[in-house]
Amino acid sequence: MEQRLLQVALDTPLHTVFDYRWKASSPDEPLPAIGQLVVVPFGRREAVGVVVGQDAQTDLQADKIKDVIAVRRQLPPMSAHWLALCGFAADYYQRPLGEVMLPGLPKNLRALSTVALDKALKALGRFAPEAKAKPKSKKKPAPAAIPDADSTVASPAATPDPLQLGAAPALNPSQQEAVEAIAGAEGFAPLLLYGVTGSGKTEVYLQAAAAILRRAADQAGPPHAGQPAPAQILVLVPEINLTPQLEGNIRARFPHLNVVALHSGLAEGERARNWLAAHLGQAHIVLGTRLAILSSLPSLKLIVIDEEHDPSYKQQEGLRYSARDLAVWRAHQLGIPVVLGSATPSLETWQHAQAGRYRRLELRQRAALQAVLPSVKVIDMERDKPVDGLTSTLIAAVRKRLEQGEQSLLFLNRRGYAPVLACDACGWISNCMRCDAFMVVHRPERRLRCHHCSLELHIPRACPTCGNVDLQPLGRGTQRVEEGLHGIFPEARILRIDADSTRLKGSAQSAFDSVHRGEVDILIGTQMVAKGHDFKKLTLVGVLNPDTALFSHDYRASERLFAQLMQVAGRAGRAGLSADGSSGEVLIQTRYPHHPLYQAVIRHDYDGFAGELLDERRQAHFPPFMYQALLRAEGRELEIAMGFLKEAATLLDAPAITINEPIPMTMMRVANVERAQLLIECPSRPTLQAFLKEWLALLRQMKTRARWSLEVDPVDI
DNA sequence: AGCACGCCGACT
DNA sequence: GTCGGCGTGCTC
Repeated sequence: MEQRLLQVALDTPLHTVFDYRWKASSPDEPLPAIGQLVVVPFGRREAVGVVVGQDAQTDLQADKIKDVIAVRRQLPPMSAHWLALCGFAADYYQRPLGEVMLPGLPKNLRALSTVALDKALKALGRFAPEAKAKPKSKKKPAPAAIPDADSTVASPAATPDPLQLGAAPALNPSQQEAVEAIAGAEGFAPLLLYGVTGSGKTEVYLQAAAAILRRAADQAGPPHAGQPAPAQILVLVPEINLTPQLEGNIRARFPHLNVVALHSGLAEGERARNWLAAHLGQAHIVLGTRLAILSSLPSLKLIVIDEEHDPSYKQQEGLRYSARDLAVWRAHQLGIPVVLGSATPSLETWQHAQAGRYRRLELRQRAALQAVLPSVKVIDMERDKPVDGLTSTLIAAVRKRLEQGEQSLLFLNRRGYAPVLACDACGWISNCMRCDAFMVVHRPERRLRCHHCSLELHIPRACPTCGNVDLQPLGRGTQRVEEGLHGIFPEARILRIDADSTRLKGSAQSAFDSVHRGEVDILIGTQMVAKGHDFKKLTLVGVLNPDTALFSHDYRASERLFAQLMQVAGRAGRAGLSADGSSGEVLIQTRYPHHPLYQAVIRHDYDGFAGELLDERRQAHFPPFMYQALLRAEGRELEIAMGFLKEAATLLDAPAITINEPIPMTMMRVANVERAQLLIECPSRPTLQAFLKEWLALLRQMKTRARWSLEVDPVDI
């Protein structure tokens, strides 16, 4: 009976793959394919892994090697492209292969029981073949990269439009040009779709997708039942909240296509079904958040990354990947187009476009009839002193919208009631006892909450140090502004949307729905409301307190603030002119009305602002003109972390690599752990990669009490 | 990372 | 006498 050694990737932090012995249970049973999921014993437990090699060689003693327990034959193996993608990500981010491959799979696929998996397969019209299926040929196991069963595309043979993509709305000339550039691209083609908010980027994505699907269907010949999708399109959005609106639009436009969502908000059953629909090639369009970039898409022909500049594309824990960068790699590997859409592209992408590596497609006008860009003005808070956080100019503007029956959005990127509670008498302030941070006042819950470690306390009745009962909340968050608004506009319907008001599952969606239905006059929210939503009756946007970001030590803060302001401004006047014939209006309350950043926002001048930032970055040797990696360390005492980093800094030096001084982190203490970090820089990405590989091998041999991790291309330094 | 083993302090 | 603290060591 045949017996072979398989290399299996498992979800462990160990930087290796593991050898297992596979024995055929019958002379007919084929060797598990590379990419197949298997169940193996691991230590004292069992785990699901991915077969990544079939070598007969091993350095291990035979008695150390255990047997494969089961092979998930009901599942086609992962494709060579997917394996290559994971291999690249593991190498690039310096993580073990299994840690890239397995956490991205739905839990139901990693479970030791196949009940949920078989149920999901059955729901998709595939039956678990384990017991009954006979291999078609003794010699040749099916390659199974392309699945063979699919019920969703079944349609009468040889209609002129097999996918029934239907009629498309008319495009303006620049949209048309963009669609043709995307759909007509040959081979790998990175395209920046640079379009102001409301310029109809989504319509460009949809029509380009339709053109690519239609062409693939034509090439595939007359469709027949049991045929997989002729092409698959992956559309990434930054936030889960944005998927329902876009999913609705796509389904309405393409009722005959199989459209599935992939994000962390799905229930496990649905997640497994949707993931499998993608993996089996049944789904035509996969709409997802960053995690969808690691999904299996055997017929992928186009990737769209909407709002490509959005920081949410960077995973901030575990494997710290950039979904945008992996998307570009995937497109390159497959030789397909990738569309990066934004009104305020990241400087990385903008620089690629300037250098001609990415093709720039531009949409200058808003798409809706009569809709023009909103007029942006600053309100000088030194002259117009705010009461309850609102200047008289902004209050008057909100009142006007109320009278006109239109909606206003007030944007304040600070949740809670007040960022700190203070005692006037003795100077006590509400510091978190576990972190170097203030505890934020949350009035509705009557609690103090640390936004870093989630510690919660009751609001003290009196000062813990001097007993003074008159404690003052300082500053204001969305809850306090909401309270003030009720006082100023008692008759208005006011809704707050932030992470606190939308904790319950589905509550964010119902809040957005009620805004869409016109049941809200004044909306107050954090960046959750700034992104993507198309509120037809919203004509005024007020920005309450953006100044803090102007003087941040983070060199990316101004890039982010500019993008955020442009994005929230873009919520105003999307559907057309206001009742009084004016365009959408944006009012920014600031103490620095002449600051170049606000002046650029007023002119809607991304090009000019980005050009200046790029010049600064070039001179300062910052990204995108420099590549970085960050070694973080933490320990019970700061010296443990710092000692580790100091030693790490001396382990290896290499030409063109700059190893900076280890520094304690700004938020040094979080949840009673002290942190420090060390920045590595290099103008060449391959040189940095080579250095990191060698350096990490040395770091892993170090004996240290510090917990540490490395981040490649860090965004928060 | 899990998950064990292992050797010292305060509880039913 | 045991529960449990987290140090150390292993996973094919």
